[in-house]
Amino acid sequence: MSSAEKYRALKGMRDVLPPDIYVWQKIEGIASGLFASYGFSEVRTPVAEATGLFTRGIGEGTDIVDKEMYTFEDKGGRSISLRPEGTASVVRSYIEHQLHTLPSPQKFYYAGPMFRYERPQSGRFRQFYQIGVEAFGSSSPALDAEVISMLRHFLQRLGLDQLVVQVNSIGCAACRPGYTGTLISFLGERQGELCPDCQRRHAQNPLRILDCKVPQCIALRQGAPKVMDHLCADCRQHMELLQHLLTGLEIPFVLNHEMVRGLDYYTRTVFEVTSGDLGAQNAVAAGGRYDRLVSECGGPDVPAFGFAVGMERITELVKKTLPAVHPAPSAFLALLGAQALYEGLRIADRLRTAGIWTETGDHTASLKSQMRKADRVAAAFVIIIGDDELAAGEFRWKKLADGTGGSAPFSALSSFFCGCS
RNA sequence: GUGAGUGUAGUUCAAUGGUUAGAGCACUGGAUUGUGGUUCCAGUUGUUGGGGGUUCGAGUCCCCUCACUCACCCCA
Repeated sequence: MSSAEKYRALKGMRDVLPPDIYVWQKIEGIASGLFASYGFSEVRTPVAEATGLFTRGIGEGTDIVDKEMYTFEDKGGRSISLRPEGTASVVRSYIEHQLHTLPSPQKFYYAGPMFRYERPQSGRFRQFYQIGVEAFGSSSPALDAEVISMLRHFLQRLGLDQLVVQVNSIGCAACRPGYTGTLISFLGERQGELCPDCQRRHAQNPLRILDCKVPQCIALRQGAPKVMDHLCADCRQHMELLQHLLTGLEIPFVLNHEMVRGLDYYTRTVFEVTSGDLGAQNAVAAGGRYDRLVSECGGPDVPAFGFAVGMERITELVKKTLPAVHPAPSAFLALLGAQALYEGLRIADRLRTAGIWTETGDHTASLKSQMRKADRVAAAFVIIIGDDELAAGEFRWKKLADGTGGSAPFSALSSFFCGCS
């Protein structure tokens, strides 16, 4: 707590240690297994990219690129940024490696740290982890439905099956301008009464007015036209079929006409999964369709769909539902004396080779303190090795859970642990 | 960037402005020879986040600063 000399993790960045790390590993294991069954392959992209990739992809005028990026100049004078999200990097990679020449759709997932310079709070960090998926090359709502279904199964496997998906469509290049026009004319003269942020949005990105939480803005948009009612025929069809498919897949969802998402690249489908058990930062997973991002980043005209889940937020929820795991050694070798140390290390070596988690005690310490240590690390069995045992060719053992014990020849040690580990 | 709350031992917390800042847990050792947990005994750790001020006297009151937490904002 004291001295300013001590190093600590940077603000908003933290260590993931046991026992939490076991929760992380479990989540990642479930993700990779499940995603594989949907045909998604892992990709690993660099954590840093040219700044322009993010400003162009995510969009200037968004908070993320305007004030939250870790941007610096490298020694060659290039502007570099730590990725604030994963999609732009995967899109860059897709274009750079001409993956559109492979059969569509191409489906990828990634897991890793993202960086945003924000004020930390519950569920929000400057370095945070996302597991994300991106699928390229299909504009069919079937893709939207399958990917959302995959997310749903992922959450279910983690015991988070009561979470509801919120869905909306924000239209496309053909119909969105028309809608924002009617939204603006609906507000009309009263736009001056909007909050300062919305005054700015009014000009830059009128859609964002829809999810402003300032009371006067909520009041002003009462009865405002809904995006969903102003979609072009294609977008409307897309949305209708998506809802039909989601229903068929038995995915509980609600339409949220005011959800628009904070990134510029979305088209048509946007969705979000939130939790009531988290605090203010309650979005657990979110994503949508981005049919123009690939071409806007210099690639071919390829539609895509994706989402990201926030690891820190997921782990918080998972920790509430699943019991904590405390991995413990199967064998603890209590060693008494120098000869026991010599033989004990050879024995530990054999057990470990057989895949049995084995710990060894301090051969100079008393048996009592070694027993105590074995208990503290919750070892299943203590194997006692001292001069007596070596002379007799038999080890003594004790099962800590019930205090039972006995002895057995050293030659039977490995088989002793079969089925116990 | 804005606002609020909190900073005392490794940790959780005590200490009407008044001696040398305490306790539980944890940790280490021991309780007649080589058997854990329960119990008993002993031991270790603090510039009370840092700096300044008020006062005869500050962990306690005031100011500044730093850190953490939560919220706004934004988002996963």
